[in-house]
Amino acid sequence: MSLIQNWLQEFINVTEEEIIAINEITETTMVKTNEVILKQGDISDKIGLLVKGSVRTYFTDKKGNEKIVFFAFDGEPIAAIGSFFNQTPSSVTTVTLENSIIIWTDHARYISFVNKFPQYNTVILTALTRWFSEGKNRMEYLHQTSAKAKYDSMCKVNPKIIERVPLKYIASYLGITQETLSRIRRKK
Amino acid sequence: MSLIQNWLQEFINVTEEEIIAINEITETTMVKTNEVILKQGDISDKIGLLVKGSVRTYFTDKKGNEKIVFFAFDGEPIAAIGSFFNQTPSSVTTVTLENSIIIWTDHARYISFVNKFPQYNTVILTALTRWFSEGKNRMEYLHQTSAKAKYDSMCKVNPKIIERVPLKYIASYLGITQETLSRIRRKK
DNA sequence: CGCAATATTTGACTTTTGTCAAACAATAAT
DNA sequence: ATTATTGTTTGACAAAAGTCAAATATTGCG
Repeated sequence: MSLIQNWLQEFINVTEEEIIAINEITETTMVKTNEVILKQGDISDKIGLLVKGSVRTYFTDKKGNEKIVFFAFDGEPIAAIGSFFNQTPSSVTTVTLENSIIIWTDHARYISFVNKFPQYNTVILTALTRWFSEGKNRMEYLHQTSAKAKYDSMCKVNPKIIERVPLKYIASYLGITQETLSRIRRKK
Repeated sequence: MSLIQNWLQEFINVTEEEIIAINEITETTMVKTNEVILKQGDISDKIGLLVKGSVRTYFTDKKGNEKIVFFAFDGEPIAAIGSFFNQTPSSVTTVTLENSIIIWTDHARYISFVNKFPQYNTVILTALTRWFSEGKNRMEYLHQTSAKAKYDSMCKVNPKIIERVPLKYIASYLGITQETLSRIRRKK
């Protein structure tokens, strides 16, 4: 079973005809570490499934600092959702953290696919709402008052992050300084 | 033009037939201040449009503290999205902050409506992705390191909040203590 | 209106976190 | 392998924010 089929299977029973159509509208690419795959300010025309690897998504504030919004790992969707579905400029940039494999499609092909298979509207809606709801977990980290509590909460809810993401990005993600995070780690 | 039609009109040209169908699947209710409209743990069967008023949405952590996730005001959608679209228990509670008017529908009627008018799948998707993207602005508040910077950022991006939300909820929303927020305000 | 409940402010004090500068470690490039 | 670059740790210190307790305001209700 293809990776994308496997991913979709959780939401819908994918037919042979649909698989063929999906293969026609997607391509798989290998992306090296530190490559920009979606860019702040651009209208994001792509939506993808991160088969293997990891990415960080951030926005750049007025002072030019990267503020990490989230990470994504194997099996998670990759998209500047607001930008893709509204065809408006993206407010975030996504960059690979590791060498990654991504299955892509673009807006025009996505639209033609859901026109042909309208039941996939519901699949996308369900997948996105689930993904967003999980993003709410992030709130839990940030609602903790102390930096240590934020870090502990993150480790518990999303342990993948500490295994695969450099410290400085985690600090940005949690809204604390690298030095503070480094000191928290020392005390373990 | 009805309020819901007006809201939808931004995304799609609403026909007379659709308006009639929408009126059939929705009802308008008045809700008093401090009433729970969606509850953490329940499978949320309702989705609504807040015509007038305001609400706060929060989750309760292990210590029993309310952690505010967001506020909504006149014209904004009301839903525990993950819960409604996945029919899973909600992770958040929503309570009115003021006397409010809300137009509701439920999951069964929503499904039958989009089955009859499938073009509304796209409307919902677009509306939700836009709403979520705006929620990302929240990230900007929380990524500021100092409490003052968080408050200033919030005032700039969403000034409605300071006009209509009690201090203690704003403090929770920003992840700081009431006392700190009170002191920040004094210095203005 | 007046009381009770709720919300906000203030003060004194402690702890946490940020800042800046520098050392050290790890990684990638030539 | 050596160097350059990038990432992490450490220290000293200042600034910011939390905590606890109590005093005021404000709001809502009978």
